[in-house]
Amino acid sequence: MPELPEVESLRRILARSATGRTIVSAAVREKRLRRALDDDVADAIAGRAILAIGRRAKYLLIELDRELVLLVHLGMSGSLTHRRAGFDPGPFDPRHDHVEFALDDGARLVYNDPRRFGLIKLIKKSELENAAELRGLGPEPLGGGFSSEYFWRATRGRKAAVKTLLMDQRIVAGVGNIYASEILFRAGVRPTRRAGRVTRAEAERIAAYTPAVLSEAIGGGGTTFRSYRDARGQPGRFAERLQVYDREGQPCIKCGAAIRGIVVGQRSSFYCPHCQK
DNA sequence: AAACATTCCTGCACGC
DNA sequence: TGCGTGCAGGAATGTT
Repeated sequence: MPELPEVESLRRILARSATGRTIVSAAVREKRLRRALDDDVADAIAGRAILAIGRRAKYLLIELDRELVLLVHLGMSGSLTHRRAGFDPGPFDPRHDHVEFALDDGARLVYNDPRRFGLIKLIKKSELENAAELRGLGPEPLGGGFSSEYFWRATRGRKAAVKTLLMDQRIVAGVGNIYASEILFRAGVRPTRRAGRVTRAEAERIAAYTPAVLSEAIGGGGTTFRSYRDARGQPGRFAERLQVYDREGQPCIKCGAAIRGIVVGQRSSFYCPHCQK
Protein backbone atom coordinates (compact mmCIF):
# COMPACT_ATOMS: atom_id res chain seq x y z
CA MET A 1 0.00 0.00 0.00
CA PRO A 2 -0.83 2.15 0.40
CA GLU A 3 -0.12 5.72 0.52
CA LEU A 4 -2.61 8.30 -0.67
CA PRO A 5 -2.34 7.59 -4.43
CA GLU A 6 -2.94 3.89 -3.98
CA VAL A 7 -5.96 4.46 -1.75
CA GLU A 8 -7.30 7.11 -4.13
CA SER A 9 -6.90 4.74 -7.08
CA LEU A 10 -8.77 2.11 -5.11
CA ARG A 11 -11.47 4.62 -4.24
CA ARG A 12 -12.03 5.54 -7.86
CA ILE A 13 -12.35 1.95 -8.98
CA LEU A 14 -14.75 1.07 -6.19
CA ALA A 15 -16.74 4.23 -6.72
CA ARG A 16 -17.55 3.00 -10.21
CA SER A 17 -17.97 -0.69 -9.45
CA ALA A 18 -19.58 -0.79 -6.05
CA THR A 19 -21.55 2.42 -5.54
CA GLY A 20 -25.27 1.68 -5.45
CA ARG A 21 -24.77 -1.98 -4.66
CA THR A 22 -26.02 -3.63 -1.50
CA ILE A 23 -23.86 -5.82 0.70
CA VAL A 24 -25.89 -8.99 1.04
CA SER A 25 -23.53 -10.65 3.48
CA ALA A 26 -20.13 -10.25 5.09
CA ALA A 27 -17.75 -12.93 6.29
CA VAL A 28 -14.92 -12.35 8.74
CA ARG A 29 -12.32 -15.11 8.69
CA GLU A 30 -9.67 -13.31 10.70
CA LYS A 31 -10.55 -10.40 12.93
CA ARG A 32 -7.08 -9.78 14.37
CA LEU A 33 -5.91 -6.79 12.35
CA ARG A 34 -4.15 -3.74 13.81
CA ARG A 35 -7.12 -3.72 16.15
CA ALA A 36 -9.47 -6.67 16.42
CA LEU A 37 -12.61 -6.24 14.34
CA ASP A 38 -15.76 -5.72 16.38
CA ASP A 39 -17.72 -8.94 16.65
CA ASP A 40 -20.89 -7.37 15.31
CA VAL A 41 -19.38 -5.85 12.17
CA ALA A 42 -20.49 -8.61 9.80
CA ASP A 43 -24.07 -8.52 11.04
CA ALA A 44 -24.20 -4.74 11.06
CA ILE A 45 -23.03 -4.55 7.45
CA ALA A 46 -25.27 -7.21 5.98
CA GLY A 47 -28.13 -5.64 4.05
CA ARG A 48 -26.55 -2.20 3.90
CA ALA A 49 -26.41 -0.27 0.66
CA ILE A 50 -23.19 1.38 -0.50
CA LEU A 51 -24.00 5.04 -1.10
CA ALA A 52 -20.56 6.43 -1.86
CA ILE A 53 -16.86 5.75 -1.55
CA GLY A 54 -14.73 8.45 0.02
CA ARG A 55 -11.21 8.87 1.27
CA ARG A 56 -9.45 10.77 4.04
CA ALA A 57 -5.67 10.52 4.18
CA LYS A 58 -4.91 6.83 3.65
CA TYR A 59 -8.31 5.76 4.92
CA LEU A 60 -10.99 4.51 2.57
CA LEU A 61 -14.49 5.53 3.69
CA ILE A 62 -17.27 3.27 2.47
CA GLU A 63 -20.46 5.18 3.14
CA LEU A 64 -23.46 2.98 3.83
CA ASP A 65 -27.13 3.65 4.41
CA ARG A 66 -28.43 4.10 7.97
CA GLU A 67 -25.72 6.74 8.48
CA LEU A 68 -22.92 4.21 8.74
CA VAL A 69 -19.38 4.44 7.44
CA LEU A 70 -16.96 1.58 7.06
CA LEU A 71 -13.43 2.80 7.72
CA VAL A 72 -10.77 0.76 5.91
CA HIS A 73 -7.01 1.16 6.20
CA LEU A 74 -4.65 -1.09 4.28
CA GLY A 75 -1.65 -0.89 6.60
CA MET A 76 1.60 -2.03 4.99
CA SER A 77 0.40 -5.00 3.01
CA GLY A 78 -3.38 -4.76 2.67
CA SER A 79 -5.49 -4.77 -0.47
CA LEU A 80 -9.18 -4.57 -1.19
CA THR A 81 -10.14 -6.17 -4.47
CA HIS A 82 -13.39 -6.13 -6.36
CA ARG A 83 -14.09 -9.48 -8.00
CA ARG A 84 -16.88 -9.53 -10.50
CA ALA A 85 -19.38 -12.35 -10.72
CA GLY A 86 -18.53 -14.99 -13.27
CA PHE A 87 -15.03 -13.70 -13.81
CA ASP A 88 -11.82 -15.26 -12.67
CA PRO A 89 -11.95 -14.70 -8.91
CA GLY A 90 -8.20 -14.33 -8.86
CA PRO A 91 -5.89 -16.31 -6.68
CA PHE A 92 -7.86 -17.19 -3.60
CA ASP A 93 -5.63 -16.72 -0.59
CA PRO A 94 -7.27 -18.50 2.34
CA ARG A 95 -4.54 -17.49 4.75
CA HIS A 96 -4.83 -13.75 4.17
CA ASP A 97 -8.27 -13.12 2.69
CA HIS A 98 -9.52 -11.96 6.06
CA VAL A 99 -12.82 -10.29 5.23
CA GLU A 100 -15.17 -10.75 2.32
CA PHE A 101 -18.30 -8.84 1.34
CA ALA A 102 -20.81 -10.32 -1.09
CA LEU A 103 -22.65 -7.72 -3.19
CA ASP A 104 -26.09 -8.01 -4.69
CA ASP A 105 -24.72 -8.15 -8.25
CA GLY A 106 -22.74 -11.27 -7.43
CA ALA A 107 -19.43 -9.44 -7.08
CA ARG A 108 -17.30 -9.72 -3.98
CA LEU A 109 -15.07 -7.29 -2.15
CA VAL A 110 -12.15 -9.12 -0.60
CA TYR A 111 -9.89 -7.64 2.06
CA ASN A 112 -6.49 -9.33 2.01
CA ASP A 113 -3.69 -8.36 4.40
CA PRO A 114 -0.75 -10.68 5.11
CA ARG A 115 0.83 -8.58 7.82
CA ARG A 116 -2.49 -7.55 9.34
CA PHE A 117 -1.42 -3.96 10.08
CA GLY A 118 -4.63 -2.73 8.49
CA LEU A 119 -7.91 -1.69 10.03
CA ILE A 120 -11.60 -2.19 9.38
CA LYS A 121 -14.02 -0.36 11.62
CA LEU A 122 -17.69 0.51 11.36
CA ILE A 123 -18.71 3.83 12.80
CA LYS A 124 -21.68 6.17 12.68
CA LYS A 125 -21.35 8.93 10.15
CA SER A 126 -21.91 11.51 12.87
CA GLU A 127 -18.88 10.19 14.73
CA LEU A 128 -16.59 10.23 11.73
CA GLU A 129 -14.93 13.54 12.50
CA ASN A 130 -14.29 12.56 16.08
CA ALA A 131 -13.03 9.09 15.28
CA ALA A 132 -9.62 8.55 16.83
CA GLU A 133 -8.25 7.49 13.46
CA LEU A 134 -9.23 10.70 11.68
CA ARG A 135 -9.06 13.26 14.44
CA GLY A 136 -5.87 15.26 14.27
CA LEU A 137 -5.07 14.50 10.66
CA GLY A 138 -3.50 17.35 8.79
CA PRO A 139 -4.90 18.88 5.60
CA GLU A 140 -5.39 16.86 2.43
CA PRO A 141 -2.48 17.60 0.09
CA LEU A 142 -4.80 17.69 -2.91
CA GLY A 143 -7.44 19.76 -1.18
CA GLY A 144 -5.81 23.16 -1.12
CA GLY A 145 -5.33 23.27 2.64
CA PHE A 146 -1.68 22.31 2.28
CA SER A 147 -0.21 25.64 1.29
CA SER A 148 3.43 26.65 1.35
CA GLU A 149 2.63 29.14 4.07
CA TYR A 150 1.04 26.38 6.15
CA PHE A 151 3.97 24.03 5.68
CA TRP A 152 6.52 26.70 6.37
CA ARG A 153 4.81 27.57 9.64
CA ALA A 154 4.35 23.93 10.59
CA THR A 155 8.09 23.34 10.30
CA ARG A 156 9.28 26.35 12.28
CA GLY A 157 11.25 25.34 15.32
CA ARG A 158 11.09 21.66 14.49
CA LYS A 159 14.28 19.67 14.84
CA ALA A 160 13.11 16.46 13.20
CA ALA A 161 14.15 15.68 9.64
CA VAL A 162 11.95 17.33 7.03
CA LYS A 163 11.13 13.91 5.58
CA THR A 164 9.84 12.75 8.95
CA LEU A 165 7.53 15.75 9.14
CA LEU A 166 6.35 15.31 5.57
CA MET A 167 5.30 11.80 6.55
CA ASP A 168 3.68 12.95 9.79
CA GLN A 169 -0.03 12.53 9.18
CA ARG A 170 -0.77 15.41 11.57
CA ILE A 171 1.20 17.79 9.35
CA VAL A 172 -0.17 16.62 6.01
CA ALA A 173 -2.39 13.62 5.41
CA GLY A 174 -1.48 10.82 3.04
CA VAL A 175 2.23 11.15 2.26
CA GLY A 176 4.13 7.95 3.02
CA ASN A 177 7.66 6.68 2.65
CA ILE A 178 7.88 6.30 -1.11
CA TYR A 179 6.38 9.64 -2.08
CA ALA A 180 8.21 11.57 0.64
CA SER A 181 11.52 10.67 -1.01
CA GLU A 182 10.16 11.52 -4.46
CA ILE A 183 8.75 14.88 -3.36
CA LEU A 184 11.99 15.93 -1.67
CA PHE A 185 14.04 14.95 -4.71
CA ARG A 186 11.91 17.12 -6.95
CA ALA A 187 12.07 19.94 -4.42
CA GLY A 188 15.87 19.65 -4.17
CA VAL A 189 15.89 19.21 -0.39
CA ARG A 190 17.73 16.42 1.43
CA PRO A 191 15.52 14.19 3.53
CA THR A 192 17.81 14.69 6.51
CA ARG A 193 17.45 18.46 6.62
CA ARG A 194 16.11 19.65 9.93
CA ALA A 195 12.59 20.83 9.22
CA GLY A 196 13.16 24.12 11.01
CA ARG A 197 16.03 24.86 8.64
CA VAL A 198 13.92 24.57 5.51
CA THR A 199 13.89 27.95 3.78
CA ARG A 200 10.77 29.66 2.59
CA ALA A 201 11.66 28.96 -1.03
CA GLU A 202 12.18 25.30 -0.24
CA ALA A 203 8.90 25.12 1.64
CA GLU A 204 7.23 26.53 -1.43
CA ARG A 205 8.75 23.88 -3.63
CA ILE A 206 7.83 21.08 -1.23
CA ALA A 207 4.27 22.36 -0.96
CA ALA A 208 4.04 22.56 -4.74
CA TYR A 209 5.60 19.20 -5.53
CA THR A 210 3.58 17.33 -2.93
CA PRO A 211 0.25 17.52 -4.81
CA ALA A 212 2.08 17.32 -8.15
CA VAL A 213 3.78 14.02 -7.35
CA LEU A 214 0.70 12.54 -5.71
CA SER A 215 -1.50 13.52 -8.66
CA GLU A 216 0.95 12.06 -11.12
CA ALA A 217 1.03 8.83 -9.12
CA ILE A 218 -2.76 8.64 -9.04
CA GLY A 219 -2.71 9.02 -12.80
CA GLY A 220 -0.42 6.01 -12.98
CA GLY A 221 -2.67 3.95 -10.75
CA GLY A 222 -0.27 4.18 -7.81
CA THR A 223 3.06 2.53 -7.19
CA THR A 224 3.75 -1.16 -6.90
CA PHE A 225 6.99 -1.59 -5.00
CA ARG A 226 6.65 -5.23 -4.10
CA SER A 227 3.15 -6.51 -3.75
CA TYR A 228 0.62 -3.72 -4.04
CA ARG A 229 -2.34 -4.46 -6.28
CA ASP A 230 -5.30 -2.22 -7.02
CA ALA A 231 -8.97 -3.12 -6.71
CA ARG A 232 -8.80 -4.98 -10.01
CA GLY A 233 -5.72 -6.91 -8.98
CA GLN A 234 -3.44 -4.84 -11.22
CA PRO A 235 -0.04 -3.45 -10.14
CA GLY A 236 0.45 0.32 -10.12
CA ARG A 237 2.41 1.80 -12.97
CA PHE A 238 4.04 4.71 -11.16
CA ALA A 239 6.94 2.49 -10.05
CA GLU A 240 8.50 3.09 -13.48
CA ARG A 241 8.44 6.80 -12.82
CA LEU A 242 10.13 6.73 -9.43
CA GLN A 243 13.19 8.94 -9.62
CA VAL A 244 15.00 8.06 -6.40
CA TYR A 245 13.04 5.53 -4.36
CA ASP A 246 14.77 2.13 -4.31
CA ARG A 247 17.37 3.42 -6.77
CA GLU A 248 20.43 3.37 -4.51
CA GLY A 249 23.62 3.37 -6.56
CA GLN A 250 21.82 4.13 -9.80
CA PRO A 251 22.46 7.39 -11.65
CA CYS A 252 20.40 10.46 -10.83
CA ILE A 253 18.12 11.25 -13.76
CA LYS A 254 19.12 14.90 -13.59
CA CYS A 255 22.88 14.87 -12.97
CA GLY A 256 24.05 11.29 -13.13
CA ALA A 257 25.40 11.15 -9.59
CA ALA A 258 24.82 7.91 -7.71
CA ILE A 259 21.60 7.94 -5.71
CA ARG A 260 22.20 7.33 -2.02
CA GLY A 261 20.16 5.17 0.30
CA ILE A 262 20.09 6.08 3.98
CA VAL A 263 17.83 5.61 6.98
CA VAL A 264 15.91 8.63 8.27
CA GLY A 265 13.59 8.20 11.21
CA GLN A 266 13.98 4.46 10.79
CA ARG A 267 12.64 4.50 7.27
CA SER A 268 14.56 3.81 4.10
CA SER A 269 15.20 7.05 2.25
CA PHE A 270 16.81 7.94 -1.04
CA TYR A 271 18.28 11.15 -2.40
CA CYS A 272 20.73 12.60 -4.86
CA PRO A 273 23.76 14.04 -3.04
CA HIS A 274 24.31 16.54 -5.84
CA CYS A 275 20.79 17.77 -6.60
CA GLN A 276 19.49 17.83 -3.04
CA LYS A 277 20.98 20.26 -0.53
C1' DA B 1 18.32 -13.07 5.76
C1' DA B 2 17.57 -8.41 6.18
C1' DA B 3 14.22 -5.28 4.76
C1' DC B 4 9.57 -3.58 4.49
C1' DA B 5 4.41 0.47 1.40
C1' DT B 6 2.03 2.09 8.40
C1' DT B 7 0.63 3.23 12.82
C1' DC B 8 0.85 3.18 17.78
C1' DC B 9 3.13 3.20 22.18
C1' DT B 10 6.91 3.94 25.48
C1' DG B 11 10.48 6.44 27.51
C1' DC B 12 13.84 9.97 27.62
C1' DA B 13 15.40 14.83 26.99
C1' DC B 14 14.43 19.37 26.94
C1' DG B 15 12.44 23.82 28.05
C1' DC B 16 9.41 26.83 30.54
C1' DT C 1 10.01 20.29 40.54
C1' DG C 2 6.44 19.26 37.37
C1' DC C 3 4.39 19.18 33.09
C1' DG C 4 3.89 19.22 28.17
C1' DT C 5 6.05 18.43 23.86
C1' DG C 6 9.25 16.56 20.60
C1' DC C 7 11.81 12.94 19.13
C1' DA C 8 13.93 8.23 18.85
C1' DG C 9 13.21 3.60 19.12
C1' DG C 10 10.61 -0.43 19.11
C1' DA C 11 6.63 -3.41 18.30
C1' DA C 12 2.91 -5.43 15.70
C1' DT C 13 3.67 -9.45 11.51
C1' DG C 14 4.52 -12.40 7.19
C1' DT C 15 6.79 -12.31 2.88
C1' DT C 16 10.51 -11.98 -0.33
